Amino acid sequence: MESATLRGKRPYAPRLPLPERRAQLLDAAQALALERGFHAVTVDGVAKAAGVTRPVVYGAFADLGALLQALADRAEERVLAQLADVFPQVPEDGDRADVDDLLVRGIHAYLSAVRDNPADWSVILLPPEGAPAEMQQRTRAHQRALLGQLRELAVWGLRQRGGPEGLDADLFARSVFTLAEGAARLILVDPQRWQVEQFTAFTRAALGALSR
Amino acid sequence: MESATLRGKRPYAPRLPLPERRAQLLDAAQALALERGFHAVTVDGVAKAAGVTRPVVYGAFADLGALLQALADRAEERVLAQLADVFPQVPEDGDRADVDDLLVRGIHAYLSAVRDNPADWSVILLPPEGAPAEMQQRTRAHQRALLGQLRELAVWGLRQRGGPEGLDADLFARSVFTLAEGAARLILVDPQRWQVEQFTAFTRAALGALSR
DNA sequence: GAGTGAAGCAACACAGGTGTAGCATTGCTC
DNA sequence: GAGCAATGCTACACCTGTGTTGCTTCACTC
Repeated sequence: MESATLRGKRPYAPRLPLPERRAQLLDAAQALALERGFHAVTVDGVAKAAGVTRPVVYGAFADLGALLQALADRAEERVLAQLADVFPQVPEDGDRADVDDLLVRGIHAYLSAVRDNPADWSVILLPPEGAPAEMQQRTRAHQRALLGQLRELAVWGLRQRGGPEGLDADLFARSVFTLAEGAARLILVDPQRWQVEQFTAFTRAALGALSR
Repeated sequence: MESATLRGKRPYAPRLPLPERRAQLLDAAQALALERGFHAVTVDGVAKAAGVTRPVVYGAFADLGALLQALADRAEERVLAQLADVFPQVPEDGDRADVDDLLVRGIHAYLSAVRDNPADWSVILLPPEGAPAEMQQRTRAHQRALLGQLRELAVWGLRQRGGPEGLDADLFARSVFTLAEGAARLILVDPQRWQVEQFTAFTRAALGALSR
C-alpha cells in the first residue's frame, strides 16, 4: 500500500535475530540508565531509544523486570570477565608476598577496570533505588560475598603484617570496601579530575604510615 | 444529611490549622519514605497515610516537589539543631587540642546524632534517586560545603600532628567523610548490630596506628 | 516471483498518578 | 442557634506507563 508510506507512518525497523535484538535493547536501556538514572528506564523509553515499538521489547524480554535483570546480568558478566584478566592472585597460604603491595595492586586493578569500562560499572555501582527489589537484593548478596573475602584477607594481612593492635579486621575490611567503592564512584562521575594513580598513591601512603 | 453518613462515605477528617496540617503530612510522607523508599512518596499515598484526601495535600503544599522539599528542609533543620548541641568546638588557631581526639569526638557526636534520630537522618543520608533533581543538587551542595570544612581541618590536623608524609589532605578528608557516612548508613540499616562505640574505637585505633 | 511465517506496527484496555472544580460539612461568630 | 467562611470531600480530565491483540509488511523459500 503506497498510502501507508505516504501517511506519516513509522517505517519498519530492520528485523533482527533475537540475540542481536536483545543486545540492542540492552544497549539502549543502559544508555538511558546512565543519562537519566535507573528509574528512567521504561519499556516505552527503551523502545523509542532503539527505534522500535513496545511489542518488540516484549518480544525480547518478558517484562521490564526481566529487561533490567538482563541488563544487570550482562554488566556483571562483563565486569567479572574484565577483573579476571587483571586481578592479582590471592596469596597461597604461607606466601611471603608483601601484604601492602597486594592491596595496592588490587585497588589499582579495580579502579583501572572501572575507568576502562565506566558504562558497565555504572550499572553495578550507581545507587539502585527505583530498580526492582530483586536486583537490589542480588547486588547486596554480591557485596556480602566480596566483603567476606576481603575480611578473610584483612585477618590474614593484619596478622601477617603484625599490624596495629586493636584494629578490628571486620571494620578494616569494610573500610577498604567502602573507600574503594567511593573512589570508583568519583572516577565514574568525574574521570577528568580523578586518576587511578591518585588513589593508589594515597593507599600506599596510608598503608606505609600504619605502624607495624 | 443522614444519607451521607449512612452511605459508605468517608467521614470528615478533623480540621487543622495549616502549620499542623503541614506537620502531619510531612510525618506521613517521612514514614512512607522510610518504609518504602523515596520514590514511593506520592501525593495520593501521603494523603491516604494521613487519613485525608488529595486536595487537602494540595492545600498545604503547591505540589509533590514542594512537599519533598519541605520534608528535606525540616529534616535538615532538625538535624543541624541536633548537631549544634553536641558537636565539639572547632579548635582556635594555635590551640593545642589533641587532633586525634578532636576527630574521634566529632565522629562520636555525628554517629550518636544519627543513632538518636534515625528518621531525620535517613531523609538526609538515604540515596535520593527518584527524588526531584532540586533536592539532589541541594544535598550535593551541602556535601561539598561539609567536605570543604573537613578538608581545612585535615590540612590543619596533618600539619599540626606532623602526620605521615605524602598523605594527600584532600583525599584524607574525603576518606573520613566517606567512612563516616558509611558508618552512619550501617547504624541506620541495622542499629542492633552496629554500635557507635565500635566505630569510635576503630577510629581511635586507626589514628593511633598512624605514625607521627 | 508467489507464498508464508516471522517480525514489526498501530491501537486498545487498564492502572496509578497528577492537579482542579465544585459541592458538602463543619465549627466559629454573633 | 443561625449564618457563613474555611476546610474537607467527591468527581473529573488528563498524563504516562504497562502489557496485549490483531493487522501489516518484510524477506526467505521453493
